Amino acid sequence: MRKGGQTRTLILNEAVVLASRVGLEGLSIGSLATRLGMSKSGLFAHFGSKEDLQLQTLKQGQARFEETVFRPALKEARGLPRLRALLANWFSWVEQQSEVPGGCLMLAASIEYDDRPGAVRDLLVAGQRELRGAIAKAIRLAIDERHLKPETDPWQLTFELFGIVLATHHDRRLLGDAHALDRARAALERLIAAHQIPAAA
Amino acid sequence: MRKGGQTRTLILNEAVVLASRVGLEGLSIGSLATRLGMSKSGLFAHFGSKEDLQLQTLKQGQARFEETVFRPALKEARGLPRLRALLANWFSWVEQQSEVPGGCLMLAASIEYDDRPGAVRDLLVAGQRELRGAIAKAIRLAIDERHLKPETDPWQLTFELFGIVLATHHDRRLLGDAHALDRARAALERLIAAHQIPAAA
DNA sequence: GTATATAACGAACGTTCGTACTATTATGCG
DNA sequence: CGCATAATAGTACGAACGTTCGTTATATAC
Repeated sequence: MRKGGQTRTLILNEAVVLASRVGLEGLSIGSLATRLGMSKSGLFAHFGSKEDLQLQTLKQGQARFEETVFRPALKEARGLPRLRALLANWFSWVEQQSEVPGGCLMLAASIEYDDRPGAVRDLLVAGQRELRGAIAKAIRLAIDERHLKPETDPWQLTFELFGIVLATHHDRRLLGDAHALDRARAALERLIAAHQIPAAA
Repeated sequence: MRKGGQTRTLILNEAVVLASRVGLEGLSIGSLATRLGMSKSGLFAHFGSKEDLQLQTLKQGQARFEETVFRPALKEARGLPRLRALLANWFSWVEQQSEVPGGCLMLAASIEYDDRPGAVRDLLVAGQRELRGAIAKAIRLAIDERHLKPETDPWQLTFELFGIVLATHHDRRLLGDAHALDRARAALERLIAAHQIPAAA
């Protein structure tokens, strides 16, 4: 019972790594088992089906994102500091995912499943909606704190911030552009400056 | 001789559609053949290998992008009009690719191959570099025409424009957000306004 | 109109896929 | 320690994968 749980976690950790490289669909039970030094059937027994394995793997990836990017940002003061921390953590996440092979699992899966209906896609969409909502909320708090102009549209700003992250991930990974992060930070600063209330108070 | 060429084109057109949905790696010769009502071996004979099929398919996709987004924009006056046309066509492309299943083949492949070395990746990177270069060039022309401020960084602006497109594609496809295009246009206008030289001349 | 080159076919190769069922080993509790 | 149960291994399956083969049908060229 306890042993099973811990190897299950071991499997899922490796599954996240592998799926980042070959996609959730390309993730095969056989190669995952080989990589872990266990039998295909032994591994399979932990999950009833491939779809379940995909779901659990995605959940694991989402949880790690949450821990790395989100939870730490909540310690910062609400408003602009928290929003900045969020983006900084997010940039770190992209950078970290760029060093390891495969990139961000959620971004890869978003493209892979963007028109493959099913439980995986549903989970993906739910996670994405949660993320967007959280960012928009942070923006709204920054407006309340009078850090950002009241006419700021939280969803529009969220959209533009997300675009910066996507472009960074893309440039960093496909093009191997080492300056992508600098570009991202510059874009972020310009974006914040455009919506910020001047410091005169 | 001539017959071979035209069925080859037929195959590639279908391959672009199919690969957009399942990825270039997920594209299987068997299902492609079935879909075209021909035999696996007959289809395979047109390409020496699966990798060749993937390459030709990607080239076909790139060519179509070029025709749809790029060439028409060259008719516009150099400077801001041409840059605007470029982005407008690009938005149309994303919108068009969002209605058809699968989305943009190049974006999907970018994620799929971002760390799978090989000829496919090389072709992808080359296409991406060409695209970036062309956008940056259009921006540079807009600076020369005194439509944009001389301190504008063409590569930085290209990066941010690309981010808008990526976010649009993402929101449109994964989230099915019908307002993504409005958000994109708003972001574009804000971005241009920030770099534009006031119309007073 | 016939010869020849090209295009398409059907079958089979060996491998890998996900899944099912059974047997064996390891673990945890009384 | 012994036993129940959980965890892993083993084996087999049908299907699909990319690829190769030899053959047939079709289109081009003389």
